[in-house]
Amino acid sequence: MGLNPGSVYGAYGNKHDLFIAAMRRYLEDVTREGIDRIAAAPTGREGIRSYFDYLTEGIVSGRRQWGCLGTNAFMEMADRDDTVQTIMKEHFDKLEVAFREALERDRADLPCRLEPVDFARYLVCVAQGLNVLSKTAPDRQKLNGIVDAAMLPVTALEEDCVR
Amino acid sequence: MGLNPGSVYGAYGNKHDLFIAAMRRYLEDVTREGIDRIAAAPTGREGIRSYFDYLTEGIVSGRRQWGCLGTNAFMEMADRDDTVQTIMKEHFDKLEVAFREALERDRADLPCRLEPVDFARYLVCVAQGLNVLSKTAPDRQKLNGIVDAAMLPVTALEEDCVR
DNA sequence: AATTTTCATGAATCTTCATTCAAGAATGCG
DNA sequence: CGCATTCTTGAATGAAGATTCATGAAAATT
Repeated sequence: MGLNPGSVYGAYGNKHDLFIAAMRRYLEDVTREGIDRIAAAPTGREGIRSYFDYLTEGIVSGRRQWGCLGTNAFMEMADRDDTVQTIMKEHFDKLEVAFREALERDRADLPCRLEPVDFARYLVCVAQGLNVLSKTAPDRQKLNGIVDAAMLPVTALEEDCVR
Repeated sequence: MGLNPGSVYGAYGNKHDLFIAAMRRYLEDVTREGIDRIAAAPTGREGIRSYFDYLTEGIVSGRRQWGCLGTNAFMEMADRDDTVQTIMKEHFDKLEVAFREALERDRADLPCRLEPVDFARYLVCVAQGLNVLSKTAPDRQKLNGIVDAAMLPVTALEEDCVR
Protein backbone atom coordinates (compact mmCIF):
# COMPACT_ATOMS: atom_id res chain seq x y z
CA MET A 1 0.00 0.00 0.00
CA GLY A 2 3.01 2.29 -0.08
CA LEU A 3 2.93 2.76 3.67
CA ASN A 4 5.96 2.61 5.86
CA PRO A 5 6.18 0.50 8.99
CA GLY A 6 6.19 3.49 11.32
CA SER A 7 2.89 4.85 10.00
CA VAL A 8 1.17 1.52 10.36
CA TYR A 9 2.50 0.97 13.86
CA GLY A 10 1.55 4.53 14.74
CA ALA A 11 -2.02 3.94 13.63
CA TYR A 12 -2.63 0.39 14.85
CA GLY A 13 -0.01 -0.40 17.47
CA ASN A 14 0.91 -3.83 16.23
CA LYS A 15 0.29 -6.36 13.54
CA HIS A 16 -2.30 -8.28 15.46
CA ASP A 17 -4.48 -5.27 16.19
CA LEU A 18 -4.25 -4.22 12.57
CA PHE A 19 -5.36 -7.66 11.53
CA ILE A 20 -8.30 -7.65 13.91
CA ALA A 21 -9.39 -4.27 12.56
CA ALA A 22 -9.14 -5.59 9.00
CA MET A 23 -11.12 -8.67 9.93
CA ARG A 24 -13.86 -6.65 11.60
CA ARG A 25 -14.11 -4.38 8.60
CA TYR A 26 -14.21 -7.32 6.25
CA LEU A 27 -17.06 -8.92 8.12
CA GLU A 28 -18.91 -5.63 8.17
CA ASP A 29 -18.48 -4.91 4.49
CA VAL A 30 -18.48 -8.25 2.78
CA THR A 31 -20.64 -10.34 5.01
CA ARG A 32 -23.29 -7.86 5.97
CA GLU A 33 -24.54 -7.63 2.42
CA GLY A 34 -25.00 -11.39 2.22
CA ILE A 35 -26.82 -11.57 5.53
CA ASP A 36 -29.04 -8.61 4.68
CA ARG A 37 -30.26 -10.43 1.60
CA ILE A 38 -31.74 -13.17 3.73
CA ALA A 39 -34.32 -10.90 5.31
CA ALA A 40 -34.83 -8.75 2.23
CA ALA A 41 -36.32 -11.43 0.00
CA PRO A 42 -40.10 -11.94 -0.26
CA THR A 43 -39.95 -15.40 1.32
CA GLY A 44 -37.52 -16.97 3.73
CA ARG A 45 -36.60 -19.60 1.21
CA GLU A 46 -35.76 -17.02 -1.44
CA GLY A 47 -33.72 -15.10 1.09
CA ILE A 48 -31.67 -18.18 1.90
CA ARG A 49 -31.18 -18.93 -1.76
CA SER A 50 -30.13 -15.35 -2.33
CA TYR A 51 -27.51 -15.63 0.38
CA PHE A 52 -25.99 -18.69 -1.22
CA ASP A 53 -26.16 -17.18 -4.69
CA TYR A 54 -24.29 -14.15 -3.40
CA LEU A 55 -21.69 -16.44 -1.87
CA THR A 56 -21.21 -18.57 -4.97
CA GLU A 57 -21.12 -15.51 -7.18
CA GLY A 58 -18.29 -14.14 -5.06
CA ILE A 59 -16.41 -17.41 -5.36
CA VAL A 60 -16.82 -17.71 -9.12
CA SER A 61 -16.14 -14.06 -9.89
CA GLY A 62 -12.83 -13.99 -8.07
CA ARG A 63 -14.09 -11.40 -5.61
CA ARG A 64 -13.42 -14.06 -2.99
CA GLN A 65 -10.24 -15.14 -4.69
CA TRP A 66 -8.51 -16.03 -1.45
CA GLY A 67 -11.56 -17.48 0.20
CA CYS A 68 -13.37 -15.82 3.06
CA LEU A 69 -11.04 -13.81 5.28
CA GLY A 70 -13.17 -14.63 8.29
CA THR A 71 -13.17 -18.36 7.70
CA ASN A 72 -9.46 -18.37 6.85
CA ALA A 73 -8.56 -16.52 10.02
CA PHE A 74 -10.86 -18.67 12.07
CA MET A 75 -9.34 -21.90 10.79
CA GLU A 76 -5.80 -20.73 11.31
CA MET A 77 -6.05 -18.86 14.57
CA ALA A 78 -9.21 -19.69 16.48
CA ASP A 79 -7.57 -22.13 18.89
CA ARG A 80 -4.83 -19.70 19.89
CA ASP A 81 -6.56 -16.36 19.54
CA ASP A 82 -9.59 -15.59 21.65
CA THR A 83 -10.40 -12.41 19.75
CA VAL A 84 -10.62 -14.20 16.43
CA GLN A 85 -12.60 -16.98 18.06
CA THR A 86 -15.07 -14.51 19.54
CA ILE A 87 -15.49 -12.38 16.42
CA MET A 88 -16.16 -15.41 14.30
CA LYS A 89 -18.55 -17.00 16.77
CA GLU A 90 -20.52 -13.79 16.75
CA HIS A 91 -20.56 -13.91 13.00
CA PHE A 92 -21.81 -17.48 13.00
CA ASP A 93 -24.49 -16.47 15.46
CA LYS A 94 -25.66 -13.60 13.30
CA LEU A 95 -25.85 -15.84 10.29
CA GLU A 96 -27.66 -18.52 12.26
CA VAL A 97 -30.23 -16.03 13.52
CA ALA A 98 -30.81 -14.68 10.02
CA PHE A 99 -31.34 -18.20 8.69
CA ARG A 100 -33.59 -19.14 11.57
CA GLU A 101 -35.80 -16.12 11.12
CA ALA A 102 -36.07 -16.90 7.42
CA LEU A 103 -37.04 -20.47 8.19
CA GLU A 104 -39.63 -19.37 10.70
CA ARG A 105 -41.23 -17.17 8.08
CA ASP A 106 -41.72 -20.28 5.91
CA ARG A 107 -42.38 -22.60 8.78
CA ALA A 108 -45.42 -24.17 7.20
CA ASP A 109 -43.23 -25.66 4.49
CA LEU A 110 -40.59 -27.22 6.68
CA PRO A 111 -40.20 -30.93 7.30
CA CYS A 112 -41.89 -31.56 10.60
CA ARG A 113 -39.27 -33.33 12.64
CA LEU A 114 -36.60 -30.66 12.64
CA GLU A 115 -36.42 -27.45 14.55
CA PRO A 116 -35.60 -24.23 12.69
CA VAL A 117 -32.60 -23.78 14.95
CA ASP A 118 -31.07 -27.06 13.81
CA PHE A 119 -31.85 -26.18 10.26
CA ALA A 120 -30.24 -22.78 10.65
CA ARG A 121 -27.09 -24.31 12.10
CA TYR A 122 -27.04 -26.70 9.22
CA LEU A 123 -27.16 -23.83 6.74
CA VAL A 124 -24.29 -22.12 8.54
CA CYS A 125 -22.39 -25.37 8.18
CA VAL A 126 -23.07 -25.50 4.44
CA ALA A 127 -21.94 -21.91 4.02
CA GLN A 128 -18.67 -22.70 5.77
CA GLY A 129 -18.27 -25.82 3.67
CA LEU A 130 -18.60 -23.67 0.57
CA ASN A 131 -15.90 -21.37 1.90
CA VAL A 132 -13.63 -24.39 2.22
CA LEU A 133 -14.44 -25.69 -1.23
CA SER A 134 -13.91 -22.22 -2.70
CA LYS A 135 -10.19 -22.97 -2.44
CA THR A 136 -10.52 -25.71 -5.03
CA ALA A 137 -11.60 -23.08 -7.58
CA PRO A 138 -14.92 -24.77 -8.31
CA ASP A 139 -17.01 -23.63 -11.27
CA ARG A 140 -20.50 -22.19 -11.13
CA GLN A 141 -22.13 -25.44 -12.15
CA LYS A 142 -20.59 -27.41 -9.30
CA LEU A 143 -21.48 -24.74 -6.77
CA ASN A 144 -25.05 -24.47 -7.99
CA GLY A 145 -25.40 -28.24 -7.79
CA ILE A 146 -24.23 -28.15 -4.20
CA VAL A 147 -26.56 -25.31 -3.28
CA ASP A 148 -29.47 -27.03 -5.00
CA ALA A 149 -28.84 -30.10 -2.89
CA ALA A 150 -28.38 -28.05 0.26
CA MET A 151 -31.68 -26.29 -0.35
CA LEU A 152 -33.61 -29.50 -0.82
CA PRO A 153 -34.70 -29.75 2.80
CA VAL A 154 -36.14 -26.27 2.47
CA THR A 155 -37.93 -27.09 -0.76
CA ALA A 156 -38.78 -30.64 0.15
CA LEU A 157 -42.50 -30.19 -0.28
CA GLU A 158 -42.41 -28.73 -3.75
CA GLU A 159 -43.62 -31.42 -6.05
CA ASP A 160 -41.04 -30.90 -8.77
CA CYS A 161 -38.17 -31.53 -6.43
CA VAL A 162 -39.24 -34.69 -4.70
CA ARG A 163 -40.52 -37.58 -6.64
CA MET B 1 9.04 -35.31 20.71
CA GLY B 2 12.51 -34.98 22.21
CA LEU B 3 14.16 -34.92 18.80
CA ASN B 4 16.86 -32.49 17.82
CA PRO B 5 16.73 -30.43 14.64
CA GLY B 6 19.54 -32.36 13.00
CA SER B 7 17.77 -35.69 13.29
CA VAL B 8 14.58 -34.35 11.82
CA TYR B 9 16.38 -32.66 8.96
CA GLY B 10 18.39 -35.85 8.40
CA ALA B 11 15.21 -37.86 8.09
CA TYR B 12 12.95 -35.49 6.17
CA GLY B 13 15.15 -32.88 4.53
CA ASN B 14 13.11 -29.86 5.45
CA LYS B 15 10.09 -28.69 7.34
CA HIS B 16 7.80 -28.70 4.35
CA ASP B 17 8.54 -32.29 3.37
CA LEU B 18 8.06 -33.37 6.95
CA PHE B 19 4.72 -31.66 7.02
CA ILE B 20 3.62 -33.25 3.75
CA ALA B 21 4.57 -36.67 5.11
CA ALA B 22 2.59 -36.00 8.30
CA MET B 23 -0.38 -34.82 6.30
CA ARG B 24 -0.33 -37.88 4.05
CA ARG B 25 -0.14 -40.16 7.04
CA TYR B 26 -2.95 -38.32 8.77
CA LEU B 27 -5.22 -38.68 5.77
CA GLU B 28 -4.33 -42.37 5.52
CA ASP B 29 -4.92 -43.12 9.17
CA VAL B 30 -7.69 -40.84 10.27
CA THR B 31 -9.67 -40.32 7.13
CA ARG B 32 -9.52 -43.77 5.62
CA GLU B 33 -11.53 -45.23 8.46
CA GLY B 34 -14.31 -42.72 7.94
CA ILE B 35 -14.46 -43.29 4.21
CA ASP B 36 -14.38 -47.06 4.60
CA ARG B 37 -17.50 -46.88 6.73
CA ILE B 38 -19.48 -45.46 3.86
CA ALA B 39 -19.21 -48.60 1.77
CA ALA B 40 -19.28 -50.99 4.72
CA ALA B 41 -22.83 -50.24 5.84
CA PRO B 42 -25.81 -52.29 4.66
CA THR B 43 -27.35 -49.35 2.78
CA GLY B 44 -25.83 -46.27 1.23
CA ARG B 45 -27.79 -44.03 3.53
CA GLU B 46 -26.54 -45.83 6.63
CA GLY B 47 -23.01 -45.62 5.28
CA ILE B 48 -23.30 -41.88 4.88
CA ARG B 49 -24.76 -41.49 8.33
CA SER B 50 -21.98 -43.63 9.73
CA TYR B 51 -19.40 -41.35 8.13
CA PHE B 52 -20.90 -38.30 9.74
CA ASP B 53 -21.31 -40.03 13.08
CA TYR B 54 -17.64 -40.94 13.01
CA LEU B 55 -16.78 -37.35 12.22
CA THR B 56 -18.95 -35.85 14.95
CA GLU B 57 -17.73 -38.40 17.45
CA GLY B 58 -14.15 -37.34 16.70
CA ILE B 59 -15.09 -33.70 17.21
CA VAL B 60 -16.93 -34.26 20.48
CA SER B 61 -14.41 -36.70 21.95
CA GLY B 62 -11.46 -34.38 21.48
CA ARG B 63 -9.75 -36.80 19.11
CA ARG B 64 -10.03 -34.02 16.58
CA GLN B 65 -9.22 -31.40 19.15
CA TRP B 66 -7.44 -29.15 16.67
CA GLY B 67 -9.84 -29.78 13.83
CA CYS B 68 -8.98 -31.81 10.78
CA LEU B 69 -5.30 -31.52 9.88
CA GLY B 70 -6.17 -31.87 6.21
CA THR B 71 -8.79 -29.12 6.23
CA ASN B 72 -6.59 -26.86 8.34
CA ALA B 73 -3.64 -27.24 6.01
CA PHE B 74 -5.84 -26.80 2.98
CA MET B 75 -7.33 -23.56 4.26
CA GLU B 76 -3.99 -22.12 5.22
CA MET B 77 -1.77 -23.26 2.38
CA ALA B 78 -3.77 -24.38 -0.64
CA ASP B 79 -3.34 -21.17 -2.60
CA ARG B 80 0.44 -21.10 -2.22
CA ASP B 81 1.26 -24.79 -2.03
CA ASP B 82 0.48 -27.06 -4.96
CA THR B 83 1.26 -30.22 -3.05
CA VAL B 84 -1.23 -29.46 -0.32
CA GLN B 85 -3.77 -28.40 -2.94
CA THR B 86 -3.29 -31.67 -4.85
CA ILE B 87 -3.36 -33.95 -1.83
CA MET B 88 -6.51 -32.38 -0.55
CA LYS B 89 -8.25 -32.36 -3.91
CA GLU B 90 -7.54 -36.07 -4.14
CA HIS B 91 -9.00 -36.49 -0.70
CA PHE B 92 -12.15 -34.58 -1.67
CA ASP B 93 -12.41 -36.73 -4.78
CA LYS B 94 -12.16 -39.96 -2.79
CA LEU B 95 -14.82 -38.78 -0.41
CA GLU B 96 -17.04 -37.63 -3.25
CA VAL B 97 -16.72 -40.99 -5.01
CA ALA B 98 -17.54 -42.86 -1.81
CA PHE B 99 -20.62 -40.71 -1.26
CA ARG B 100 -21.71 -41.03 -4.87
CA GLU B 101 -21.44 -44.81 -4.83
CA ALA B 102 -23.45 -44.89 -1.64
CA LEU B 103 -26.12 -42.69 -3.19
CA GLU B 104 -26.26 -44.83 -6.29
CA ARG B 105 -26.90 -47.88 -4.15
CA ASP B 106 -30.00 -46.15 -2.77
CA ARG B 107 -30.88 -44.37 -5.96
CA ALA B 108 -34.53 -45.34 -5.84
CA ASP B 109 -34.96 -43.20 -2.76
CA LEU B 110 -33.36 -40.03 -4.05
CA PRO B 111 -35.22 -36.88 -4.98
CA CYS B 112 -35.60 -37.03 -8.73
CA ARG B 113 -34.19 -33.74 -9.92
CA LEU B 114 -30.69 -34.06 -8.58
CA GLU B 115 -27.81 -36.14 -9.82
CA PRO B 116 -25.90 -38.31 -7.34
CA VAL B 117 -22.74 -36.44 -8.27
CA ASP B 118 -24.23 -33.13 -7.11
CA PHE B 119 -25.49 -34.78 -4.00
CA ALA B 120 -22.09 -36.27 -3.31
CA ARG B 121 -20.40 -32.89 -3.71
CA TYR B 122 -22.95 -31.45 -1.36
CA LEU B 123 -22.10 -34.04 1.27
CA VAL B 124 -18.39 -33.27 0.89
CA CYS B 125 -19.32 -29.63 1.47
CA VAL B 126 -21.22 -30.48 4.64
CA ALA B 127 -18.31 -32.54 5.93
CA GLN B 128 -15.96 -29.61 5.41
CA GLY B 129 -18.44 -27.28 7.05
CA LEU B 130 -18.42 -29.54 10.09
CA ASN B 131 -14.64 -29.38 10.16
CA VAL B 132 -14.89 -25.60 10.27
CA LEU B 133 -17.54 -25.61 12.98
CA SER B 134 -15.50 -28.09 15.00
CA LYS B 135 -13.35 -25.12 15.99
CA THR B 136 -16.26 -23.62 17.91
CA ALA B 137 -16.24 -26.65 20.20
CA PRO B 138 -19.85 -27.60 19.44
CA ASP B 139 -21.60 -30.21 21.55
CA ARG B 140 -23.00 -33.50 20.36
CA GLN B 141 -26.55 -32.23 20.27
CA LYS B 142 -25.74 -29.37 17.92
CA LEU B 143 -23.72 -31.60 15.64
CA ASN B 144 -26.41 -34.24 15.51
CA GLY B 145 -28.98 -31.60 14.67
CA ILE B 146 -26.83 -30.41 11.79
CA VAL B 147 -26.26 -33.92 10.50
CA ASP B 148 -29.96 -34.73 10.79
CA ALA B 149 -30.74 -31.71 8.65
CA ALA B 150 -27.97 -32.52 6.20
CA MET B 151 -29.29 -36.06 5.80
CA LEU B 152 -32.83 -34.91 5.10
CA PRO B 153 -32.44 -34.93 1.33
CA VAL B 154 -31.29 -38.52 1.58
CA THR B 155 -34.22 -39.50 3.77
CA ALA B 156 -36.73 -37.22 2.12
CA LEU B 157 -39.14 -39.96 1.20
CA GLU B 158 -39.42 -41.47 4.62
CA GLU B 159 -42.84 -40.51 5.86
CA ASP B 160 -41.81 -39.64 9.38
CA CYS B 161 -39.40 -37.02 8.21
CA VAL B 162 -41.53 -35.08 5.79
CA ARG B 163 -44.91 -33.90 6.75
C1' DA C 1 4.86 33.68 9.89
C1' DA C 2 6.18 31.23 14.07
C1' DT C 3 5.27 27.57 16.92
C1' DT C 4 3.38 23.47 18.26
C1' DT C 5 1.49 19.23 17.32
C1' DT C 6 0.75 15.41 14.41
C1' DC C 7 2.19 12.31 11.01
C1' DA C 8 5.61 9.95 7.74
C1' DT C 9 10.19 8.09 6.79
C1' DG C 10 13.20 4.12 6.49
C1' DA C 11 17.21 2.48 8.42
C1' DA C 12 18.38 -0.07 12.59
C1' DT C 13 17.14 -3.39 16.14
C1' DC C 14 15.38 -7.35 18.02
C1' DT C 15 12.96 -11.87 17.61
C1' DT C 16 11.74 -15.85 15.80
C1' DC C 17 12.67 -19.67 13.33
C1' DA C 18 14.41 -22.74 9.53
C1' DT C 19 18.50 -24.83 8.49
C1' DT C 20 23.36 -26.38 8.79
C1' DC C 21 27.40 -28.49 10.53
C1' DA C 22 31.26 -30.17 13.12
C1' DA C 23 31.75 -33.26 16.72
C1' DG C 24 30.40 -37.18 19.25
C1' DA C 25 27.63 -41.50 20.18
C1' DA C 26 25.56 -45.64 18.64
C1' DT C 27 25.06 -49.37 15.63
C1' DG C 28 26.19 -52.78 12.26
C1' DC C 29 29.50 -55.85 10.21
C1' DG C 30 33.63 -58.44 9.31
C1' DC D 1 37.30 -56.31 18.97
C1' DG D 2 38.05 -52.76 15.30
C1' DC D 3 36.45 -50.30 11.54
C1' DA D 4 32.85 -48.16 8.92
C1' DT D 5 28.58 -46.39 8.59
C1' DT D 6 24.74 -44.23 10.30
C1' DC D 7 22.42 -41.48 13.56
C1' DT D 8 22.27 -37.81 17.24
C1' DT D 9 23.59 -33.61 19.40
C1' DG D 10 22.98 -28.75 20.10
C1' DA D 11 25.20 -24.71 19.22
C1' DA D 12 25.94 -21.57 15.22
C1' DT D 13 24.25 -19.49 10.96
C1' DG D 14 21.30 -16.94 8.25
C1' DA D 15 17.12 -15.20 6.65
C1' DA D 16 12.65 -13.29 7.29
C1' DG D 17 9.95 -10.44 9.54
C1' DA D 18 8.04 -7.64 13.54
C1' DT D 19 8.95 -3.52 15.85
C1' DT D 20 11.24 0.84 17.22
C1' DC D 21 13.10 5.38 16.91
C1' DA D 22 15.57 9.50 15.66
C1' DT D 23 14.77 12.59 12.06
C1' DG D 24 12.29 15.31 8.99
C1' DA D 25 8.01 16.86 6.66
C1' DA D 26 3.37 18.38 6.86
C1' DA D 27 -0.72 20.35 9.27
C1' DA D 28 -2.88 22.71 12.62
C1' DT D 29 -2.92 26.43 15.79
C1' DT D 30 -1.68 30.95 17.56
